[in-house]
Amino acid sequence: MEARLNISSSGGASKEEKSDEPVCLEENCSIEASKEDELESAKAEMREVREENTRLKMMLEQIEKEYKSLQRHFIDIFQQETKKNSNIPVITLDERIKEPELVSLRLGLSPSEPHKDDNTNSSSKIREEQLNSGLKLGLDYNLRRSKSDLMELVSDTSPENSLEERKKEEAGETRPPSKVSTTTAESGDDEQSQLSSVKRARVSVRARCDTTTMNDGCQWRKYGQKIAKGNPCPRAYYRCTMAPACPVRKQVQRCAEEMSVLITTYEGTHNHPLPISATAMASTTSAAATMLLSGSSTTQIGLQSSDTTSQIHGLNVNLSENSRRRPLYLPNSPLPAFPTVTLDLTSSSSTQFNLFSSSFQSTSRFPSKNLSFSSSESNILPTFWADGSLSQGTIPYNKTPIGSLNLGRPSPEHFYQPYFGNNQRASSQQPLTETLTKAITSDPSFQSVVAAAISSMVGGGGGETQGNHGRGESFGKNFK
DNA sequence: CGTTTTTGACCCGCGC
DNA sequence: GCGCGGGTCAAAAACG
Repeated sequence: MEARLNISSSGGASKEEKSDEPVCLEENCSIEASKEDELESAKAEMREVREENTRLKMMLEQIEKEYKSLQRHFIDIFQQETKKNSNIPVITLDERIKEPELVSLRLGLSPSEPHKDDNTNSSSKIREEQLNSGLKLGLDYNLRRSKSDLMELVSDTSPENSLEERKKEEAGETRPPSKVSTTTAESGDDEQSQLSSVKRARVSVRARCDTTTMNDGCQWRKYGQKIAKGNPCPRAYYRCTMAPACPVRKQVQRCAEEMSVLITTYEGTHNHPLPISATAMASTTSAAATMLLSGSSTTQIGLQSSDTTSQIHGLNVNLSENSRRRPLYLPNSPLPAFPTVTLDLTSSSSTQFNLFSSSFQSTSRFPSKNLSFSSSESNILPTFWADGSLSQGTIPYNKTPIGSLNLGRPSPEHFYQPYFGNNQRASSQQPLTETLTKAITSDPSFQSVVAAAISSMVGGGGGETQGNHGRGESFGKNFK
């Protein structure tokens, strides 16, 4: 975008200056005058565009700075909390219920960090706005059970920590046929069950997709297929093959009512580094699962309230109870036994993201809630996707150490792929871009959720391992 | 020839 | 205990 503007503005300006020179001849004077007017207005436009360009640049820089400082801040606090929590092995349900807000979605920032002033004013403003908005996005790192997920998301922690956590995670994730070793003894039964629910938590993504499966950047191997009751389309079962013992699985099924809609359900957390193209989805599923599960402990009370709608930087975030409503997209399928978060990306025409945990009978053990992320403005998807920074450098989750990823399988071009190129769509979205940039950058986790949402949808053009051709590529081309 | 997909068999939980 | 349905296994086939 920037490059395009620069080129056109500088190139055009030099031409115009030359044509500006000739003196007004008698006959042509009026024509020349009107031309001059045009030129002047064009020049003025150019200037505006250039100013806008520099302004955006500065904004971007500022945002990056703020983001980095927030990231550092978050990691600091997270590490402190980890230390603290090592003295308090189990956080009881009661403690969690004491949390102030009714629905608390924490996907990255701690809304309750009272200490440590942030250096920048704007970031504290952002936080203020978040607090005012009534909805909190941020990973609930108070919960020990979500720690492993977090460790996956936040890669800036010390290597020893990561290793330790990864080991723990593996112990929890892989389905051990025998008893779990005594290392989990400290946690007690409560945590055991919580861990298992983390494992069981599912993130379902609905997206329009022509192909048999969405390309989410991971490598999958099909290990089964079944005709599920109530749906003529078979359900396919895939297993992540990027690491030998990766516990992540996904189910892919076409929606019975809308054949163009593909429902992909992810289960588990990757226990290996991911290519950048896969981080978005991975962190989303992880964050969403954590969100759901932490929500499930806090929203029993919270969801007694009626639907909640709030605005975050122009994006509508709807929280509504869903316990009675049968999910539209699972019309005939039996209600799943596991808590499931659903990201609904099918309403791209109405530019609405729906993120809702679903699937619970009214008598369910799990609370139900319906979160939908929507925008009143149009073209939100391309704009989000256009922000290559979402999925490249700035995304804090799972910063994959490319060099250290010697799993061999993924081909080099697999990395970075969907995020480069050019595209004609990006123009004419300036104001929205600002809004969205604000929204995105104010909350890294929101970033990841939305980015992943988009990436999953956008990346859907390709086959499973055929690289990322199709819309994703062209969207990504916007920004470079 | 190694990897992936296909597909029938099998396992397990649940409701009756 | 039986049937049903979801999920997984694993041998065979297909693929590159």
